[in-house]
Amino acid sequence: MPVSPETLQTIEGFRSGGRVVDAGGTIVEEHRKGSHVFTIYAGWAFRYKTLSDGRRQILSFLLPGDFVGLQDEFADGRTHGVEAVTGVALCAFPRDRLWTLFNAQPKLGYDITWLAARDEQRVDDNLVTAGRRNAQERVAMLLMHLYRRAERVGMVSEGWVEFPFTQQHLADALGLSLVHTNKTMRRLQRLGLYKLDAGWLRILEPRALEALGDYFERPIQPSPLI
Amino acid sequence: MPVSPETLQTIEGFRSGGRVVDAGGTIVEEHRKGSHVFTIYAGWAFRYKTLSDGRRQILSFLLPGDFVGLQDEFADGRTHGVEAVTGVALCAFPRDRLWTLFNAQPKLGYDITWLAARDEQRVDDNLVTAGRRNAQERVAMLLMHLYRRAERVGMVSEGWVEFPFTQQHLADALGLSLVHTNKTMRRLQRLGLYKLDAGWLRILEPRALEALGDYFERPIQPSPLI
DNA sequence: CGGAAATTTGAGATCACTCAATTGCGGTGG
DNA sequence: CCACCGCAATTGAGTGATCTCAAATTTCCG
Repeated sequence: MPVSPETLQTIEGFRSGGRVVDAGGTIVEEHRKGSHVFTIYAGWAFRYKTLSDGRRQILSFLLPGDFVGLQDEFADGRTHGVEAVTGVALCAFPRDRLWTLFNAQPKLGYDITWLAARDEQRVDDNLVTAGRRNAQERVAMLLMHLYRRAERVGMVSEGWVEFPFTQQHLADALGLSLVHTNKTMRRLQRLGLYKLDAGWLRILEPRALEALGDYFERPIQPSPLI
Repeated sequence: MPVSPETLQTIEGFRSGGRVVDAGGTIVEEHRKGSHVFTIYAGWAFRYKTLSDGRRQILSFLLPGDFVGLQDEFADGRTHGVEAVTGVALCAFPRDRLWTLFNAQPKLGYDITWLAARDEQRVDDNLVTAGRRNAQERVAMLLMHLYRRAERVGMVSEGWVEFPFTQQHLADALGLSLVHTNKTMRRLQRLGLYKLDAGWLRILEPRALEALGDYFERPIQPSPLI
């Protein structure tokens, strides 16, 4: 979305610096309220929580343009963690200036809220998945979801997307065991619904996968950028 | 939290009127983007989504002080529904004045964002539950969660809370079948962890339930009120 | 006192899980 | 160039948790 020079300047002033995190690295440590909020510039990351015995649940995936950290704004302890899947470039904002920003530039506050609401919608969808879909439906839904999101930020070329996820990532996102995730993925692959080759994904039957997962992406919305 | 008279006036001006919904009634219809956002004044409600074949997942429960509808702000179609469990009194705000409010009263915008972030945290927790906890843990966690929340808004007296939920509600929230929810609840009851009588709940062993569910509520935070 | 809705219980079927082993692949050192 | 290592992916087998179906039983309301 178009942005005025003045707004841009405010954003610039708010920003406290970029950061790069290696693949597999920690962006925000779990259970510790970070001092910053972030915007993702490049790469894949995810938010997650773990139970005390180590079971992990991925809450949502993050792509360029996504905003992280607002969820914790008033949480003390028991916050989520954020981890990089690929190398990730991000931009950090000091959390304690968030209110200042809302005050000085209501439009930006509104935009941030917008971005936060979008993430919540994704979590809502993921909750439906974990609570009510069976394994096949879960995998179908997640593949389409990730593909469409990558598509929107221009990461698809000739129908192929880079797909840097481990099956463990997918299992943790779906609420399934690693083994069962694998078996389910193989079945869908053998049915010719998608192809996965050397870390690149191609959806062969988008309609079938969407129908299987009962999951249809909404039309693209212009989204603000912070 | 304390509020200035001026702020109060702005809120009053924003408000477009109260509404009362009967137990079981629809507050927001699913798949239709509502024209209003709401604050709950009294009663229990819940947000939910359903798959096309009718499977339903409850996303979060709502109590007095909770704010609903922001999630849909920019969604078109495929939005959540909101339904009343008990009779519910609420206050409606026209959605299209939301931006005006952010602009005129950044503090209120900030507060709204705060409330939305709190709901997202709850959804995050519920996703962990649906994805990674077994039936016992889920029930234990949900009972404690609902009890604590009721406690915070002063709905507990002498250790008893009114508990208006049907086992179907709980099952839909937990991602379990009705039958299995029932069997699990009976087991925890027989273990003497809680008591349920004529629609009133009493937690007998809070520590045990918290430990079982690996779920410990955060200390109370002062929260804004819209 | 009905009648409908909610709860409870039993039984058998399934889906997903755990355990265990094998295969495939990319990188590393010889 | 090849043997070897470690991690991810794959597969098989058996178990177990949860589901579905079906039938009481109880509670709630009018």
